[in-house]
Amino acid sequence: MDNESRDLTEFERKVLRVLRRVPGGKVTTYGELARAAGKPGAARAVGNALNKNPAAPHVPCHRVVLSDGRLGGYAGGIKKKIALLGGEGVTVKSGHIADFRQKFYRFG
DNA sequence: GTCGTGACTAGCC
DNA sequence: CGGCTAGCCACGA
Repeated sequence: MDNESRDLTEFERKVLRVLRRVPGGKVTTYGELARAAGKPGAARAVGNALNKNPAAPHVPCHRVVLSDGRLGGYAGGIKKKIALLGGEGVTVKSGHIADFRQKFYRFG
C-alpha cells in the first residue's frame, strides 16, 4: 500500500491515484474522474479533493477540466494550468480546450 | 447530527 | 452565445 496521502480520506486518495494514470497531452473531466474513483456524480467532491490537496507535480491536477471543455480552476493559479497544458500539447483558447473531445482521455 | 461551502453537471430559456 | 436553476457529492465546523 502507498503510505503517501495518509491525511486524506479513501475517496480523496482514490481520486489522486486515478488522476495519476492520465497521460500527458490528454485531459479528463471531474465527472469522469469521479466515476473512475467509484463515485459517479461526485464531480463536485472531486474538485474539493484537488483544491484541498495540491499534491503538486506528483498528481497532474492541471489535466482536469470541466465537462464542457472549459478549464475550471487551479489551486496554483489558472494561468499556470494553461501553461502546463500548453507545454504538454494541449491548446487552450479563450478559456476552453481546443479539440476538447480529441484531447479527452477516457479511463479503461 | 445539521449546515454551509465549492476547481461540478445537465437542463432550460 | 450567455445566464439561471436544480441536483449531486464529500468534507469541516
